[in-house]
Amino acid sequence: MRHDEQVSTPKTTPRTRYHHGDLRNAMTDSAVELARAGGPDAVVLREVARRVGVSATAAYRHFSDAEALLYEVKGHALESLARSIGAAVAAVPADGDPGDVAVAQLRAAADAYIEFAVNNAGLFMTAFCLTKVPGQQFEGVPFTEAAAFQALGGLLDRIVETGRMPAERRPGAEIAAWSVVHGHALLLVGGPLERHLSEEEQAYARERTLDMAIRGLIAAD
Amino acid sequence: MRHDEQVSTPKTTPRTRYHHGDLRNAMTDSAVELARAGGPDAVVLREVARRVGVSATAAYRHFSDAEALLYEVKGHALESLARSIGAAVAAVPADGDPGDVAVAQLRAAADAYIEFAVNNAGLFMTAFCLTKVPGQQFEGVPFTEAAAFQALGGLLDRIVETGRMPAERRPGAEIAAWSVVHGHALLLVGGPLERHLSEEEQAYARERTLDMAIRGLIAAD
DNA sequence: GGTCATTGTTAACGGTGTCAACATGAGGCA
DNA sequence: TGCCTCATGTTGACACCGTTAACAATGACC
Repeated sequence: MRHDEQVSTPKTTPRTRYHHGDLRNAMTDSAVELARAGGPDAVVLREVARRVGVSATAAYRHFSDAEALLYEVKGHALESLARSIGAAVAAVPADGDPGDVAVAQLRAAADAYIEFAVNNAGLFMTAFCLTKVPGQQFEGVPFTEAAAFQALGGLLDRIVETGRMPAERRPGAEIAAWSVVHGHALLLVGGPLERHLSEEEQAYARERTLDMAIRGLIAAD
Repeated sequence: MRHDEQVSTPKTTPRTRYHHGDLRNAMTDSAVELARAGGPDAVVLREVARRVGVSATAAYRHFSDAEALLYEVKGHALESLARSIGAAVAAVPADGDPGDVAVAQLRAAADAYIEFAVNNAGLFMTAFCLTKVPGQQFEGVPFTEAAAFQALGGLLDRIVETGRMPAERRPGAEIAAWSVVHGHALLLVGGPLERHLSEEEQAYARERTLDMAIRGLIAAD
């Protein structure tokens, strides 16, 4: 995601040299911080330039658009989410019945998804805000080919392999599983349930929701 | 939602009288149209004023804020969604096994939710965009007390009453069910799946997702 | 018929994204 | 070494946005 790592410059101190040396990365980093704190609407080009200590129009040497900058941030946010989920899955003990392990991994992934959204609301909302891709007309790579989506598919495959889920139920299961966690996350953060549930209610609701989802995937008809 | 219905004025023709006579409703209507076509970001105060044929600052006689106008539109969008769902539920034939009817009604509601989102993307996104409530600090009425949410609860209650769902599974079921449809809708409209699924794929994914949800609610463990 | 609150208006401010024109300086080539 | 060039910054300007303050028209009520 970063462009070229070799050159590095202190990010905060007002620079002395005319050329920044690493402006693109500096702006991206600063924009990510803004997004983390305030969501997609908070990443405003002029503010980013101000923070990096550069004129607003300098951004146009590195980003075609203000939206291109936001798109970059979006990528970072999605990466960050994927890392959190990956770590959670990896932390599941792999001993015991393979079916149990596979199901536990799926549940850990789902839990991590929602946890990330709650703990990093700004980044999460940025990860899923609408953005036109700079070059292309819409999303360049179909999202169904993204790494995170493929990983989810892998988890579901293992559940089928271990006999916990009928194979004929497999197609479309990624989207079904993703729908639940995505919807639950968005109800809690930036949605109608925001600030309406106590800590306990929130934990309870999440558990109930994931129970339903897992049961829906693996239970007999 | 409308303020007072008695006075009515042609909405599009450039008015002749100094006072509009029904400006608040006219602006709301115009804003709804903008939201329908372009989502929440498309409802911009100056454009609304322009369309109604009035100066931008006239809006401040009727709305405290640009956000207050958007909030009004949000209300309309939520009402519209609720009406669509209500109609779909009412259209389910009520004869046959009560359990079957109750489950069919829930499924119809879920389907209508997603259908509304797909067919009215702009309105749907506006219905769930973040807005500060004009007067209060955050959402005034807890959303869990909104009519639509209560109606969903009623559907789930009937499923329990007819013995299709264990009573101990009832608490939290609204949020679980809502999470699925909300997430699925948002993946399809304004989300990562937008424009990546064909008509058939979309219908298939929706069916699979709702299968999972219903099974998760009513299947035996 | 005069008074006055209501509901419009214009002018202006600060903020935003963006473009055009100009300035700087780092790197390659003589 | 010195120059040229081009990538990378800068300033200035424009249009658009939300919002406020000050002013004007209207219509309702005594």
